[in-house]
Amino acid sequence: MIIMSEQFKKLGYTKKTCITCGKDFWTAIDRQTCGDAPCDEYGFIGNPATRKKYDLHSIQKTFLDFFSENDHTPIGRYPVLAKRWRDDVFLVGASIYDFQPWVTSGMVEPPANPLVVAQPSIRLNDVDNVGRTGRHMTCFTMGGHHAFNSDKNHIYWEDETIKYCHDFIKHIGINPEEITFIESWWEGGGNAGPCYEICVRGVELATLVFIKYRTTPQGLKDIPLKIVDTGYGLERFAWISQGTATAYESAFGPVVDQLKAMGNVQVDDEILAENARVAGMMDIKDIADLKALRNRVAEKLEIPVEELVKVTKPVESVYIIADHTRCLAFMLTDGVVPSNVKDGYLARLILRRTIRFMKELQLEESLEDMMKLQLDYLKKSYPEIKQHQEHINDIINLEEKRYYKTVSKGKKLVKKTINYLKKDGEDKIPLESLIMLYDSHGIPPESVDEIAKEENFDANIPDNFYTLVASEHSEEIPEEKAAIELHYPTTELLFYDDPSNYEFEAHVIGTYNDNVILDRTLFYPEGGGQPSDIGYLDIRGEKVEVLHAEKVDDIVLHRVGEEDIQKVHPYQGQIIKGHVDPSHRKILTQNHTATHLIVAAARKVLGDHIWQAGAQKGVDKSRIDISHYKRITPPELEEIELVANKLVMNNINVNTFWLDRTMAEKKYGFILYQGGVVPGMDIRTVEIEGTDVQACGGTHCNQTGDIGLIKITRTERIQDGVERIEFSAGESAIKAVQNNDNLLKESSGVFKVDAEQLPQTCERFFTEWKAFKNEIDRLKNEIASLKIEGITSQTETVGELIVLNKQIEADMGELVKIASNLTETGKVDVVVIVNGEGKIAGGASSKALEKGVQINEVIKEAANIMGGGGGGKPNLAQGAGRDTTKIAEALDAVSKYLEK
RNA sequence: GGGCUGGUAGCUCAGGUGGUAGAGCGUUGCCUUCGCAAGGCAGAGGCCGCGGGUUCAAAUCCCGCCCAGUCCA
Repeated sequence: MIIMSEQFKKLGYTKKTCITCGKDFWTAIDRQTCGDAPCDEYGFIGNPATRKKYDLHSIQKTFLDFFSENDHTPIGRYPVLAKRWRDDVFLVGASIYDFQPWVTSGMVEPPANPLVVAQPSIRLNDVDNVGRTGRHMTCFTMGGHHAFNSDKNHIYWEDETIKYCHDFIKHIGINPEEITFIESWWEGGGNAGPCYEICVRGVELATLVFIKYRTTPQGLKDIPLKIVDTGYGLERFAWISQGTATAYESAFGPVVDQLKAMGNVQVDDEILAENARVAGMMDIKDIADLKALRNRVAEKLEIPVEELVKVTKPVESVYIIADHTRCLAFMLTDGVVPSNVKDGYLARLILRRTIRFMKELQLEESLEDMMKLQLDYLKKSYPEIKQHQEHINDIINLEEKRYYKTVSKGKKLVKKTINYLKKDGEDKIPLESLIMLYDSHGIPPESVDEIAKEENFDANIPDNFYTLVASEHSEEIPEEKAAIELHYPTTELLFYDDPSNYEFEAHVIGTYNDNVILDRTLFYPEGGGQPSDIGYLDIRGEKVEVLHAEKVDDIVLHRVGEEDIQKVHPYQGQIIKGHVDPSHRKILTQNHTATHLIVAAARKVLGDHIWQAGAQKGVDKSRIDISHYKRITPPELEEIELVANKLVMNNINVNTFWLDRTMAEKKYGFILYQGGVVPGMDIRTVEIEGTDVQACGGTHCNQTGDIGLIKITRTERIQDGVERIEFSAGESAIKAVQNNDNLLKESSGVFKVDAEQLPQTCERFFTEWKAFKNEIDRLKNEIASLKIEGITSQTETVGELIVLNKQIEADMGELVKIASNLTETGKVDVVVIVNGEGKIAGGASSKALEKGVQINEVIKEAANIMGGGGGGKPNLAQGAGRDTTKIAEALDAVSKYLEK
């Protein structure tokens, strides 16, 4: 399957088979093993493979310079937030992600060809291994030189790639005789192809992939664009050149040193080196593997595992903090907003892990202090990160506070839970509670265990806890949308040509259910958050209303009434007229352009992390969701509204034009994709001069002045990190203002005051109302005690108990107060009082209770007689019934009960 | 997008099964003291997040909304 390169022969390499793993590999010397761990042990720790020591910056520069000098065009790194240009992944995990799917599918030309890039990449699936294996990182720099080969344009393939790789490794000072090229096969992201893994002294430095197939359920299929996809782990190169105990020292340099000093961490390098060497031999997947790693290292060093853990734990925390802060620096700079969902959740996860390990080290410094070390180191190669320092600090300080709040709340909750359990005589926390604590409150079982120990309680955590949690979340079945297959030519869209045109002629070329299909249309089909146009078709003088238009593939369906579709059938192939409702279209157009202005205004007011997260335009109101890490304050909102309206008043030109995708990205950057990922080779670009540029397929005003008024009506927090702004534009904005005005008029009319005085009047009324309420309560008490005086003489004696069983005039509150007062003071033992409306209340003194009187039962029975119900506690109860004619009967029943 | 938890006095929170809304801290006044710290006594302070529903009766149960927290994709 792999066509072997001629290049190896030229370079003097021969093919061998590894005696340990059986893989084929190419080498320039006589050797038995393939050069990769575990067949070969790390051979560079304490014994660097190069004379020169490279750090993160110098290895990047060397890499980029080498390939630039060898005919590659260097391009800048892409944001780590991949959702900027694709909607299938959150984060960039390799340099090839930059070009997927548009370039790799052949739809769009690459920004350069061949090209070279040093791409910070984030992979979080091994996050537990970070800091512990000596080599795993959440964020690493993938150096990639890529060539995109088409039939028309062949750049280079296997021979050249191998030569470049060989020459680069030689260039940095590694003896080429140490290199092995292991033959392998690569699959991922729907593509596949042969590849070589490049190893030196037991460590894999790079992978050279030759993507030539697409993976399908039917097997591999050739693809038109053959891609050279290389990935050089630049941190690995730095490591092998420095020969440090772990990859972290070489990758994070001064950050690790400073953290060690801060945490007062001192470790014997030999232990770390041994740990890294053993880890290098293992494929570490989960916690169990990590435990195995520890055992093997301890065995080799001939020390107890406990002691090993004790000495390595602090330094592992140092590595984790160094790694995580770098990962965060990229995420936050590139616009990830920490949140409880999606990419924001990943950022929060990393951020909280960082704090947890800072606590482990007992550092007194803040997260901001940690971040400062990292930013100072990174700024040399990434000035944009340093520029965002203020923004980063703002976010992490906020997140740090949130975290501590959550932790302290969680702690209280765990203690409370344990108290309840102790009360119930339990001796361990049931799984159900553990899952509740984690799932609903984010308290990991490890923390529960810690707190439980303080409380002398057994946390009882099962080993497969997280699996059990996962099983609690029932699988959701994604709804398959029935695919509509239409065989018609692409509908020509006329609405882009002249936005002020509302009439057109077209051929009827078919129907589908209640939908008319035309060869061309002015009707804007629902899409990009803009609702469909409405209007009518004029079929030889007969009006057929168009209710809705939508796009299926590239065909526009015009939905008409069920009964109307019959009228269209006879006119297949004939020309008809179409009329788009002008006012409906106009208002949607105003709303759409206004949406762009609000995003632009929000960026100005809140900062450039603002990114559109969704939008829905409408007639009466529209809404726009933007990423922001805290609530928008009322003054900020006013400012956004003002800025947006100023942009309207400046009457800026709105230009729309089509641009080649790569050209557009080069010219404007990813900010183009504010409105979401846009498919296609050419991009319709909507530019509001000097203000905003977006890839957008919607209809827009020619000038911002055409929008008229923009009125923001409310904001809503739809998710942590996403704020929704609702607004109206044009005429509906006027209506919104008028509506507010009417509310004010109506409200102030109630109080008969001017609108200006409404706030203080409301305040006054509300305060007075509260005062009156208290006064009434006080008076009722007084009335109750007055009424008591009048009725204590009306008691009778039944057995040993003083009983009051009467109808009196008092409301429910008074009845209860009288009943409780009389029985609590012991003046009367049993009270049952009822008013003319059938409300009844009763009380029993402690003496009565001793005699077995349960007043709730008495009241219940009496209320039942009156056709109602009642109940309460044995000493105090209330009830009511609607049938007031039976009051006497009810009281009678009470007497009878008491006689017993 | 789906799930779960919570919203009660200025603050931190009780109020497991519907039945007169509570504690601690803070606050106000008085007592004790030359004064302060502290203590004692008394009091003020609640649309029990908002809107609907069930019920004789809802902080409590049901539905919708708002706000906050959290897990998963």
